[in-house]
Amino acid sequence: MTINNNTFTGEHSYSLDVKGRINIPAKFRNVLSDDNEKSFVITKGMDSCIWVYPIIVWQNIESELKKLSSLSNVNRSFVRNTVRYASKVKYDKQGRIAITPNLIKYANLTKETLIIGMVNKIEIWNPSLLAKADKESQKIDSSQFDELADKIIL
Amino acid sequence: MTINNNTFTGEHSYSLDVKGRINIPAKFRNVLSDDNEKSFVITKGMDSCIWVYPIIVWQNIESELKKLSSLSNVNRSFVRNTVRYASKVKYDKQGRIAITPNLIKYANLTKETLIIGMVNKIEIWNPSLLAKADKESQKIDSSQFDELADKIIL
DNA sequence: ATAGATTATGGGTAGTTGTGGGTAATTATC
DNA sequence: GATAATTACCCACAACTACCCATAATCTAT
Repeated sequence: MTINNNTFTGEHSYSLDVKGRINIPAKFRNVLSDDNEKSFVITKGMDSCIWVYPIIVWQNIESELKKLSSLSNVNRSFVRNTVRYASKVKYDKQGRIAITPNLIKYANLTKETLIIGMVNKIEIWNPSLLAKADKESQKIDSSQFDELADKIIL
Repeated sequence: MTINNNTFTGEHSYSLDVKGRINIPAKFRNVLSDDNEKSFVITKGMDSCIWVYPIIVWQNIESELKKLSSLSNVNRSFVRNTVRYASKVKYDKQGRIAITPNLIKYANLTKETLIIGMVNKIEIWNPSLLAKADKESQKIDSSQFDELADKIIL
């Protein structure tokens, strides 16, 4: 469709309604490639937020996970931690997805939310928690950023 | 609908009734391919939980096992602990399967249970035992997880 | 600037799902 | 072979979900 398929950028503020639904920004829906069939996978993020993956991206993860043998204790824990909170969601005619109650609780979502493009995935935040996480990141030793800057040409 | 055949994710809380029946989440039933004829194989998990495989997935496991030499110690114990307790179950009109008493006892199931998708199979847990297993997994040397994470880009 | 299209948000309704319980058929026990 | 115990199948209903429509706000193009 466009040059940057399944690539998300920018910050958008949206509201979670009483039924636990939230709008996926039109900008994001428009760059989602057709083979995703209007579907995402939502799961726990590493910070107190929700991660939203296009389904074809997630499928790659799943097929790799399928190769791990359950005879290994480490593998079992890894698979469990990774997929336990993941669920497939399809957006409705109005472009909204339903967030599961356990994820709403985990990310501490109330009505106001921030939706952020993170290149290959999307994050959904409680605005005040994001502000807090922002502050924390200021503390990160700038040398760690320098390390990344070596790998990625900005 | 057809995207993720026989692939299970997410955590769902369900109740085991007095007759020893438990509901298979609709999400899971809906992705189960037709050739399974609404049937699963339930057996002992390697942790204190019950493993639930789609029939056709289980058939692959069986045929793989046949190829394996019993000279291997790991193979023998896997066959002994896992295959030995396996039984085929079909879900009823309401989507429930009957859990055999020995498996209920093994997994320490009471009324409240957690059903979690493990990609190619399903696990049924006593919630408190799962919490315990969670804690244990925190102790796993994070470098072992890092190694896996290197192979699977999340 | 204005009209038309798109987008964000609220809410109603019909169908689905989870759970309990009943009854007939099957199996086990003496 | 009669009776008890277990299992398989059926119905009922409350809670939830998916789908639809409505409307207000925003954006786009002329």
